Amino acid sequence: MTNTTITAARSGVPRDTILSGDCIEAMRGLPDASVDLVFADPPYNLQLKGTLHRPDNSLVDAVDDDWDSFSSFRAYDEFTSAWLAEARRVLKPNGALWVIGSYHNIFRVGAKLQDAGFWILNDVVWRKSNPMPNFRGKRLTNAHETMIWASRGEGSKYTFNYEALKALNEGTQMRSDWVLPICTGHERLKDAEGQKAHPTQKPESLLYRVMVGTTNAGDVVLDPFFGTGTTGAVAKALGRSWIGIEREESYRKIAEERISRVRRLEAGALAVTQSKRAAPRIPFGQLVERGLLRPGETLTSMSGQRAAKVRADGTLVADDMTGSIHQVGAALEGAPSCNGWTYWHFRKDGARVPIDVLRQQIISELGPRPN
Amino acid sequence: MTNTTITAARSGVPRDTILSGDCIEAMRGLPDASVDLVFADPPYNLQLKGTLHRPDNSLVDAVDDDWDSFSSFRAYDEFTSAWLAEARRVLKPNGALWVIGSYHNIFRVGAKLQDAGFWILNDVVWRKSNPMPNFRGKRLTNAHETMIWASRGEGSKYTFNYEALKALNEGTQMRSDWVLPICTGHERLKDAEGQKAHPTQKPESLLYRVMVGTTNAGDVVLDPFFGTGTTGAVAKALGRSWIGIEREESYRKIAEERISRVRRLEAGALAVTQSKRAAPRIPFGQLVERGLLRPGETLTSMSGQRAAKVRADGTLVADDMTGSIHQVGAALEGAPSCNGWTYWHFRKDGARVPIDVLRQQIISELGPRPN
DNA sequence: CAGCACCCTGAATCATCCT
DNA sequence: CAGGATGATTCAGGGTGCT
Repeated sequence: MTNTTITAARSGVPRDTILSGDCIEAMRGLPDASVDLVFADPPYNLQLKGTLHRPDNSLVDAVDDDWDSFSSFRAYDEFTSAWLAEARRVLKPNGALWVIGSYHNIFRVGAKLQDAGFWILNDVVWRKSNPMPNFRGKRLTNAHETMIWASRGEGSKYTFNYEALKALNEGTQMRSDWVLPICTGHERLKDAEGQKAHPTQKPESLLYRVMVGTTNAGDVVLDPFFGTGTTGAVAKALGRSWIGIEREESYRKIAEERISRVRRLEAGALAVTQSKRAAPRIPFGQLVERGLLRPGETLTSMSGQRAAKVRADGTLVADDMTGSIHQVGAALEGAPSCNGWTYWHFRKDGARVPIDVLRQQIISELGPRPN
Repeated sequence: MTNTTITAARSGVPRDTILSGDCIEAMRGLPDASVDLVFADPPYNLQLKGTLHRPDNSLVDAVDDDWDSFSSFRAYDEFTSAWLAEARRVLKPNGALWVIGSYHNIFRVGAKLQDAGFWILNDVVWRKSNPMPNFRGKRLTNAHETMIWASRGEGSKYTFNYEALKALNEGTQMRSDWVLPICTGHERLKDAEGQKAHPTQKPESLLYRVMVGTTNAGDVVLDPFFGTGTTGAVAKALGRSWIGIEREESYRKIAEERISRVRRLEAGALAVTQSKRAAPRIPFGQLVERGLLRPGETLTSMSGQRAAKVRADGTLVADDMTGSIHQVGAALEGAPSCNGWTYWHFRKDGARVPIDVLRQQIISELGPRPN
């Protein structure tokens, strides 16, 4: 234990402190049924092989730390079951668990936590507004991570602050997909050399939403993979008690220093600062996918003089050129640019109608809150 | 098999038909390595009476078991492993699998498909633009489902139409989160009583994106949980072959009728933006042979800072090194690699132009290639 | 100080063909 | 089958520094 350990005599559980060492062993030192929430960001077991360069030839700084390396799926599963069992033991009967992961590990973790008796309440998708692209064009941009929210057992009376989350979401029910930026800028902790202090630091906004939604003030939150202490920082700000477990001394030091700088937020200051909503971008291809226009259908220009055919991937063909609705429109007109939405028309009930009305239709179906 | 069965004698795999019966047994009747893509929407209700089979094809008597989570999860896992094993057997070496599910089952399915040797390429979130709200306010609105895209094995050369998906998304990389509406309105099939014909009918837009992105025209797509045939309908429209397996006769009838009404899109509309990788290779030396560049001519780097001279054999000389356009570019930049086609420029009418335009000129002179 | 151009970076299972 | 050569490939956002 670190020198900041303060043990609450009444419950027997340490509070607001970082325990050092392996997470399973450290949890063994905690009493049964002493924690309200576990937030866990376990190693993802990424299984990366070679190196990866960006198209500009710069090197991608990959997660190659020893703590993320497991010899096999079986070894990872055993590790997962072990820490989940301890987490479940230290949870109060009405406690709950959050775990975050990617496709590399989250399916295994989800299955194991079901096996352990946890009861899944939701899976929540963290949709990153600014993910790293796929540089080689071999897969989809991996633009999200998955969190699982589960109560200790099927009958648990878990905490869910429905109204608080609804307020955070501007008055409508909070959904299972959360759009939040990754952790960058001043929030991203740096080491003495100015490099990122931890390879996988999570944004505070994510933990903020978790704790506002599924804990009460005064609750004890345990993070068995504490890292640089995002969980502790947000817990302190929100008036929750926290316990962190971290093996690496360098991370513990950074986390302690970080949390010591945090001040508790006033109750009224909470429900603010959510990401601003941008107008939804509707790609033309979506009109084709959704059957509003058919591949092979002919579009005509505003004047009616030009024509193009829609292809299956949402590009247009006219004469010998193909491209987006904007590119083909601009080329046909010899213009530097062209707003294809208003330029191109389709036939509807005998009339020629700009394709923009179809876009407006989709936007209106999305409702007032596209986020 | 249904009366519409048409067996392609050459390949031994039936095409464009619905097979009746249990999906595992029906797949056993298909030859090895005969299918390009499996799209599966398996049941996730753990209390399926009589649908669960062990790998030895014996029935799992799950309903008589006590309903502790362990026994039912295990039964579901055995069922999952059994159909995944058959799906993997019938897939071609470079084939791929899509599975869709919710938090009730997707973690178990994901873990089992990794265990079976499938290699996850992406998990994709179908974010519903119009989900059902959570009426009791006890959880988050369950606003998404999860799909897993996996190749048959780690080394598989899976199909990914990067450029087509990028075009569908109007020029930026397709991400792993797809916003699409649920299946409603005219698309939603009704039975004789006007009730929805199938409880979990998927939108065609979802299958459209899957097939445009990860199959080619002419591919064989197998759906072992065919239901009312969304996979078949989209496959037919997009010029893919399809095989459905469905045990319920009522669903089979609806699906057959539905698919018979679908018309295949014309070939020109099916065309999709091609990647550069599909273009023929032109050796740099050909530019010299054809007189598009002269031996002795000077090329300059993108920035204009570096220069090299063309030699008669299509190599470059700069400083004291010679080599290909790529090798010399990489060496001069100290980069791990370099695309010489876009790096090197020549003078044309006073302007600096990348040598890639000369290659494009040759490619276009070659005319359209037979596919 | 505003505006702009440029640089840097993020949990990444990121190539294929020919000899 | 190993090894070498070719050549395809990125988005959003924050920081920095210049005009």
